[in-house]
Amino acid sequence: MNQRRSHTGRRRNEAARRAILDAAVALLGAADGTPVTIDTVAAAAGVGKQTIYRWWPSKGAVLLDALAERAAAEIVPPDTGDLAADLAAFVRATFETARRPGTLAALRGTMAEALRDAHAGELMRAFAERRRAALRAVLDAARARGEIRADADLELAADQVFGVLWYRCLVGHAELDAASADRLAAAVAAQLRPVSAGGGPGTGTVAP
Amino acid sequence: MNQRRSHTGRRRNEAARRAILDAAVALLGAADGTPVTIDTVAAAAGVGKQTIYRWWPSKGAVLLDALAERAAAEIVPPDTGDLAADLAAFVRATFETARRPGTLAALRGTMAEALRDAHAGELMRAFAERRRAALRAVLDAARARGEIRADADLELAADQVFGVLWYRCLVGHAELDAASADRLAAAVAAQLRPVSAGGGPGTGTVAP
DNA sequence: GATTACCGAGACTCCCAGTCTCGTCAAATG
DNA sequence: CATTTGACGAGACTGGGAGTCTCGGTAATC
Repeated sequence: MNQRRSHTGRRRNEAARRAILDAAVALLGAADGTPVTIDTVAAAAGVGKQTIYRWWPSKGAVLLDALAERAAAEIVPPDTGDLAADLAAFVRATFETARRPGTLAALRGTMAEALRDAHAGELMRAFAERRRAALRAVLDAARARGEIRADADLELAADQVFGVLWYRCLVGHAELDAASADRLAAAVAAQLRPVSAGGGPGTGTVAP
Repeated sequence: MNQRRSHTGRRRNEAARRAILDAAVALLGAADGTPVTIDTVAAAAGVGKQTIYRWWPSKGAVLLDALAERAAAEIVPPDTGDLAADLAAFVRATFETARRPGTLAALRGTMAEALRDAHAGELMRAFAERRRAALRAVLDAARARGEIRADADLELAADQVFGVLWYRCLVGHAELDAASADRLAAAVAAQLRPVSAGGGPGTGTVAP
């Protein structure tokens, strides 16, 4: 509450913060089966364990922090003025980022931690919400241009995109390739378009 | 390899097998935060730990076994002769089953184990494949009836359905309600329909 | 009755998240 | 420059859980 002295003593070591986040990402994405434990992260960062726990409440918090930093920096929301193009660009960029070496393993490891620890789960929820908000910005811009039908469920559309991403990432049965991204984006764009605008899969006369 | 005596000695206790699987599901779905460990499962089943490890190679194998048994029994693939109706029925049934008390927690716990243990991950991949096969059966039947466009990506369609399911289950930001199931089924059905059949969101004249 | 294999119980090892303590080092105060 | 404050690296320590091992007991086969 009262702070007679603003902030005496040694300051936080920014280099250590960076080293910890970088080491966490590096270990998560390591091809060999190096376990991602607090000890290995601390050792890889050249840092004491307590330095990690001084600034993050749990291992999951570190991973989520590292992950969020990456995702926000990698994917810049496009705005070409066309729903189909914007959506395709967003989904392609998202899949492409996830496909980068080590990223899938990092996503898996972070989700594992989010499922194990309730606090990390909360952070994962917040992270996912931020990612959906980025996609929603694209959709909202399209809606403002009248490219989206009135009764469209934008939340469901966003969940379809990130659902496919996470499902394939976690189960590992299929690739997150560019072709899938394009098809997925096209399908979602078609389902959001106004009924009178046409152009998607359902184009043509009404069923008999 | 050679088996001079067919099978001497005491036989496997079927009651114990059932008790173990039931206890695993019960603990996974328990509302209180009871940890799902091998010890708690063994205790709840009234069984020694070794009896579990004698028949299953890991904790994850038990959970996957219990989960697969449930899912296969709960969801019977519909066949009304109409893609939209069948798909809606399948997705509704799937969401409904997942929404039953404790099931979401069970799915989360099992996925957590699948991410932690490579062997459990393999079993999860097989489980997911079986679930997609059930959905694919519905889609293949529709394709045989000519209700599906030639260039449709059935794998992607299936991943959209199960992607939304798992994404909402694991992140926990939205409900798996019947309305979402219907909208999702309708969207996927529309994206699979032949271009000349119409009836979906894209109905109407071609864009100017 | 001897052999074989499953059973419940529980001690044990190994690994890892998170805590605690130590001696040290840097920033602010006076 | 001396003192105070707090971050730092290192590492011992606790607690819990996965998986192994052993034991005495019990059911099925020979």
